[in-house]
This record gives sequence, C-alpha cells and structure tokens, in this order.
Amino acid sequence: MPTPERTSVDAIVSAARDILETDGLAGLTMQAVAVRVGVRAPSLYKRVESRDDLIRLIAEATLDELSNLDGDIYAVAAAVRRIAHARPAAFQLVMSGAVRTSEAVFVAASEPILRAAAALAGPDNALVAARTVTAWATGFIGMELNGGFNLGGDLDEAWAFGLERLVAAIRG
Amino acid sequence: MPTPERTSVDAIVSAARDILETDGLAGLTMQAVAVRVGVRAPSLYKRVESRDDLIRLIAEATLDELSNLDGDIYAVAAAVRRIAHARPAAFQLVMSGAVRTSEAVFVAASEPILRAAAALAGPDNALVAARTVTAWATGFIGMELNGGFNLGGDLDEAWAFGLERLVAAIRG
DNA sequence: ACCTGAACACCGTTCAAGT
DNA sequence: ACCTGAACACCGTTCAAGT
Repeated sequence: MPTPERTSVDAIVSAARDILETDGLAGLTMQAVAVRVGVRAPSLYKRVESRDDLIRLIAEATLDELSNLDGDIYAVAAAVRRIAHARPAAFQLVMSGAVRTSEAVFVAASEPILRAAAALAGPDNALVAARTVTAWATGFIGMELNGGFNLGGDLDEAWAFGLERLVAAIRG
Repeated sequence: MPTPERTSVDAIVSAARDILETDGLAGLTMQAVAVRVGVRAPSLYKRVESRDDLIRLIAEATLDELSNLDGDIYAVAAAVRRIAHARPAAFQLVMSGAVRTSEAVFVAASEPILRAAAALAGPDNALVAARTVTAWATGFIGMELNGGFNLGGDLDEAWAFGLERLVAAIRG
C-alpha cells in the first residue's frame, strides 16, 4: 500500500538553503530541515544520502546560478556579486572549498566568466585573464562578506575601481 | 593538594593545528586533541572555553604569522602564499569568515600588506591599493587550494603574471 | 588545583514496524 | 512505498569526586 509522498528533494534543498542563510551551517540540522518540510528527520534519508550530501546539493544550486550568466566582464562580475549578496552563506560555502561538488557543475559555473574573459583578452589569454579576474572578484566578495574591509570607504566604488583597473591591466 | 599541570594552552593549540591540517575541521574533536596532548577531554576545558574558542585560537595563530611580514608587495604577497601553503586548512578557515577573531589580531594581520601597498601607491591610495591586491591574492590562493584552477597551466607563472599586472594597474 | 569517570543533551543515521 | 518511533554511536560539555 503506497503512501503519498509528503515532500521532495526540491523542497528539502530549498528549506536547507534558507536555513543555511538564517542559522548558519551549525544551525542546518536534519531535524531543522525536517520540521521545515513537514516530515520527521529519518524520512529525509529517502531523498538525500546524508547531511553532507544535502550540503553538496546546496552548493550545486549556487553553482547552477553562476552557470547561467551572460554579458561582458562587467555584467558577469556584477551578477556574481549579486548572487553572493543574495545567499552569502551558500556562496562562501562554495568558495571555501569545504564542499566537493560534481566536476561538471563546477566547470559549468566557470563558463560565463571564461567566455567574458576571452572576449576581453582574446582566446590565447582567456584562461589567465579569467583566472585573474575570478581570483580578484571572489577575493573581494569574500572579504566584503567577512567584514574584512572594515577600514571604511565605499565598497561599490572600490569594486568598480578594482575591476576597471584590472580590465585595463589585462588588456595590456 | 595541587596536581602538576599535564598540558598547556600552547600544547593544545599546537595539537589542534596539526589535527586540523591532517583530519580537517570534522576530525578536530576535543577527544582527538585530548589524546594528542595526553589528557582526557574534560581537562581541556581548564585551558580553553569551548571547541569554538579553540578554533578561534587556531585562526589567531595564523593571523599572527601574517602580522610579522616585511618587504615590498612582491615579498609580502609571496610570504602570504607560503603561509597558506604551509597550513591550507587554517588559512581557509581564517579567510572563510567562519571564525570571528579578535579585532586587534585581525587588524594587525593586515598591517604588512597595507604598508607595502602604501609604498607602492602612495598614502592617499594605499587603502584601495591594498584592498585590490589583498582581494586578488586571497582569491587566487583560495582557488588554488580548492582546486578551482583545475584547467591546467603553471600556477606559479599565473601568480607572477597576475601580481605584475596588478601592480602595474595600481601604479596607474 | 588539576584531573577524571560518569552523565547529559544533541545530532546524524539505521531499522523494524506501521500504513 | 514512504513514514515513523525507537535505538545507537558520537560528540561537546558539565560536574561531583578523586588526588
């Protein structure tokens, strides 16, 4: 006698993403997720392998967002920053390297910036240009999210200044 | 009747730093630290407030190393990278923002790069220059440690290339 | 004074028993 | 088929009792 499904992987991941942002990684317990989706904790294991697996799914959801960006280097960089601001905990989770995601998802996430960098520096220098911009952008966002820029000043201005200088430097 | 002290804060932090590098944050249990220093887990609470407190001490040990750097921007950046390579888990812990350290230790850690940036860009532009270089360097190192640069190529070369271009861009 | 065994609360996970 | 209560292992932490 089948029982109707009372939740779904999507609902679980969605609940987990919200909990991560509000309560942090420590607050992301299977119990908290279960309450949120309306089942008991053991039922979650019908949909996800483990808590670590759930965390991986959260990371891959953020990487998916990063895969769907378009435009020149300024547009892509701004979009990445917007995604980071929307879900800071998830973004830092992805960038911290604490989570091993599927290679394919990871590669897909770096496509847009690689494409924008190629348009800027030409195909021969696309890789090194993309690396330089990506390093700077993720570093900037990371410090921004951590309060590592607590010495005052306008962050939007610092972002625009740094990106402009970087683009000029890459053009050579 | 006093009992001789069988361990110390230094021994505990030192053991914890080693465990963090070999077994990761999840492997850093109070039990594992206790075994390493030769006491039972409850005894650790005579020296550190909690596991989170111990993790903070680990982070501050890395920040202390970052405070004692000297030289121009190339020397300081290279030294930061060397520290990151020596203790990657601790470095990523510090940069991930998962740990709140004392403000003073944090500020001291950014001194050397600020000084080097001032020498490069002049006092008026020191802050923005330091931010740009720091963002790039921490981003680069973070991606390097996470395997985020898995598209091939020589990383030392990419580092030198990026830093050189960045310095040129900052000089204006 | 510091150290320890025992105990407690909390969490991830498993599983037999329900429907 | 999916859901659940009960149970287990593990971990952080407290504390009374030892020396």
